[in-house]
Amino acid sequence: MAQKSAERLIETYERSRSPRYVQVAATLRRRIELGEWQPGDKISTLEELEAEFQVARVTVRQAVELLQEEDLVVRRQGKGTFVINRPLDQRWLKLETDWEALVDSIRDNEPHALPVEGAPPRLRLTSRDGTAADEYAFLKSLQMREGEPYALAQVHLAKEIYDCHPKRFRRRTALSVLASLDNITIARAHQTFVIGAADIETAQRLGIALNAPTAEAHCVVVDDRGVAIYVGDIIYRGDRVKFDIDLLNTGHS
Amino acid sequence: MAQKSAERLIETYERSRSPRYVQVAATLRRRIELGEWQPGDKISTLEELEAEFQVARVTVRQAVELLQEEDLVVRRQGKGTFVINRPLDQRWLKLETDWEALVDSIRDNEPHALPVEGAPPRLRLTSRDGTAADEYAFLKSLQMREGEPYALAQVHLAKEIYDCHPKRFRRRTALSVLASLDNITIARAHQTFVIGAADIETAQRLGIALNAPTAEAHCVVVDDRGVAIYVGDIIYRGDRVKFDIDLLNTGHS
DNA sequence: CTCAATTTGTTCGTATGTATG
DNA sequence: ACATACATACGAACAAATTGA
Repeated sequence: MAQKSAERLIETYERSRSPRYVQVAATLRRRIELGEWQPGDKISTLEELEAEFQVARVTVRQAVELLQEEDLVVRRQGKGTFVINRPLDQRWLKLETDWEALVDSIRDNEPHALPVEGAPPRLRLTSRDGTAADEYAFLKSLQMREGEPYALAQVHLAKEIYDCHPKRFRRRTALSVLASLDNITIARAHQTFVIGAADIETAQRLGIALNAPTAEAHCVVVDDRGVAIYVGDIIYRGDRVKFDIDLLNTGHS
Repeated sequence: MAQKSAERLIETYERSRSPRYVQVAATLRRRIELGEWQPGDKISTLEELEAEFQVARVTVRQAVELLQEEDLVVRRQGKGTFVINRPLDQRWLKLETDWEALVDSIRDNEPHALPVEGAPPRLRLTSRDGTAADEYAFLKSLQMREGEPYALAQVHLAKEIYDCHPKRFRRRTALSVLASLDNITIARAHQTFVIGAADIETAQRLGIALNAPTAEAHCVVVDDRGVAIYVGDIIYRGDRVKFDIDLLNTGHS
């Protein structure tokens, strides 16, 4: 609890251009999320917060006000501020790290196809990813769950494959359709993830803030001829995803 | 290029509490990073940006000013604004998803041990993770690379193991020491990742903004008795990490 | 050379938000 | 609650540099 307060907090605030009270509020919110302060608990007094965060009293007050608007706390004059709710952990989306599990996890997804306006973005392929197909179909869709969009998918799919089953590819996730095709042999599949920031379209589609953190997946599937038959960019809401990785398991594999 | 501009951009701005010009600047910066605008290119005129982002002229100007301060662009009256530099991709830290590669990647790391002030945080263990050891040593360290801190590690290590080799555990990463011990059998290792936000200490230690995006790893190592001998929380700078996952590889390996 | 169009630079006024003491 | 200072955001008007007709 008594984390020794460091001296130059101001520098830390100024590395962000968000208002201070927003930064403070985010930190308090996290403490409630993590259960450091549980429902029913009294949080630190304004004076303690003032000292800890090295900001003026009014500024912490503004921060606490934000939490109150979110129904996370109630403030009682003369008594203190109390936690009433804990925001639920909404990291319900597990990102998979092997092919079987990945295909399995998206088998029943129903993507919401989006119209493609303008020219599709150019293909991002490195030399390691195999050779490009002659022509690609470009698909764009919104991935939904519990009525909420959680990812924006932009997929290049080898046109000859797409043209065999255009309807299936529009109705289901491209990867799961690919995996179900018998006449296709998948030799390699590779995926990279980075933490990114939502651009305008992503922010609007996913209903998050411009530049809010995202998990950006770049996935390439190569067939037995060495051709990249699938090149997908999938942008997930950063606050909805979770990786779960078995590094080692000698027991039951 | 001619992305159809949506109507209610204001809502998107207001989901974030960052100033608008900062949000716009971040978007422009990304375009340069991604190479949409290359060094030498002229970027959109203030008027175009004004229309695209639906903000006042002065506001886009402030955004462009930010980029100029970062030496990414030069502005020339009557001509336009030109890209002069492309920020280098600094995602040099690959996060591994299997035990061998993980241990290998941190073998030569030299963590910078930090003093532990106050009581260590309580252990986070789920039932799946095995049983807790009787007692743990708590270690805290800063992971460095190229003279820059990239992660803050907080590790609970079974005390009986720590006590056998306290010096080695202080000098090297705990995981790589663990992997090198012959009298220890590691039965399972499990890791979860979520995208988080830097708290005060993390922000200060890593030199990033308060609430800047991070990758939070939670790693549990269980020995052959089912005891969680290592429970580590490692918080990485979000802008320095990259996952690289082979989902499927029928070729070699 | 002049003129007009384009594009960034500058300034004003006003309103609201942020932060301090 | 108040007074003060500074930041953010808007719209509008005008100035200055560049370009090409």
